[in-house]
Amino acid sequence: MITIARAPLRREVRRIVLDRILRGEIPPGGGINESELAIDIGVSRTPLREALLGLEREGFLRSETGRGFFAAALTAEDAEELYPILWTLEGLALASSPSPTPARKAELERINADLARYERIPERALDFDRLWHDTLLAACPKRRLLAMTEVLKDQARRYERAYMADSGRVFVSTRQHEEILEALEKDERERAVRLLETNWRVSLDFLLPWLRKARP
Amino acid sequence: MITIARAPLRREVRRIVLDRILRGEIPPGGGINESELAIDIGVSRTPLREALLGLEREGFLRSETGRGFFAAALTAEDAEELYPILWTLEGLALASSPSPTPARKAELERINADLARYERIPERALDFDRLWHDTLLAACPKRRLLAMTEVLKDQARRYERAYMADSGRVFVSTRQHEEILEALEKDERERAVRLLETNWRVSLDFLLPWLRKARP
DNA sequence: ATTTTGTATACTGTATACAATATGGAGTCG
DNA sequence: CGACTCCATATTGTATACAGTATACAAAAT
Repeated sequence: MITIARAPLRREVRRIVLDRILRGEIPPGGGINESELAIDIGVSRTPLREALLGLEREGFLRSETGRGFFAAALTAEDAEELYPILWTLEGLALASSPSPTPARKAELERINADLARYERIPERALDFDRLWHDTLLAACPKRRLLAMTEVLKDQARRYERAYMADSGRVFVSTRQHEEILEALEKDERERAVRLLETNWRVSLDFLLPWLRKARP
Repeated sequence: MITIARAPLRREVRRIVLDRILRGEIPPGGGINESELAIDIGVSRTPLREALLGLEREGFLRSETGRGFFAAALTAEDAEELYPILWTLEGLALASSPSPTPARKAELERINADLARYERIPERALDFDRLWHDTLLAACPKRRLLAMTEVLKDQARRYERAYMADSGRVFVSTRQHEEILEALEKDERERAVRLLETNWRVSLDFLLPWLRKARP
């Protein structure tokens, strides 16, 4: 017997709204009109609100009683929290993962090559960077941990997208990815974890001065 | 002008439902009847569902489309994920905290004394243990990190409560708390973080054999 | 006796309705 | 001209209504 998994609307609605947040269509600090957005998406306010509350718990949105939902602001203080949590948990996930198979290594190299190729196109580069990190942990058996890191990576992505859009600069980490793979190849798990941390830390070091300057 | 912060119902409802989950009134695996529970609490299904969805995202509940919400099961696999995440993030929070003031140290010692006094009464002991950990991080400026650790501590508490209720045993960590404080007093932050990890690891080591035996 | 099928009921997921508060603008006063 | 008050409107938070699916039970068939 096959099980047909019906999906609740809130899941698809969440995807759509998160996508708009990540793309900056709903800009940091921007408010959300529930009725309008519900009509736009084509559902009622009920599943929309369910999705919005989920995104609030995940940190993409804020809400004030009676005033509704806003996209969370991008601040230096928040980034200084977010990134260490992210590299710590991704490090934990990497430490809990089996050594990558040859097939996985090849996949990671291929993605990294794509990343190098598209490093001029910010949105594309972010896609491949994200894909590389997800693939690195694809064999990690800890589902809950993976879910947490994925949410955090989406949040980091929002910062990086905004930075790139605003400054026109792109920071690319193909070299760091190579080093992480090399460390894993030599079974130097600890070093790989440290390099992964460095990878994120470099991004944060770009972001912080920008965040401190841009927002008074 | 003062701002009076109205609270949405979902917040209070969440508190009530979480309390029932933590106390085991809604047992692991136990299903939730929305209409019934809504009437019982005295609100409509709307804010109740908002609270339930939040508790699902936090990991206390599961849901299946069309079948509603269940309290998450307690499993060895889940505990093996939960505890490392918890000690890692609490360690990060401790590392980000200023050294405890004399007043704070006194407070921690007082709580630890209460813990020792009530170590025979599981529910009470868990309350004080939780309070001690929260107080340890009370000065940590990273709000988001604190919010995450608090959710995780509530989940650990559900495991520990179930263990104590089932086995009649209580594992008490007053001595470990003292050691952590001593390390902090000597400004040995790293050692304090390691001891904090050990503290949680001891609990996990009690839980795992029990979880593996109890659930086939 | 046990399995299968049909049907009534219960419950979830979503839409809509309603009440209360926040927002914005016109008019008024300083 | 700017600040303030009052009112109309918009929008949120909550309750209720509705549709469709899952569950439980009874009757029929093997």
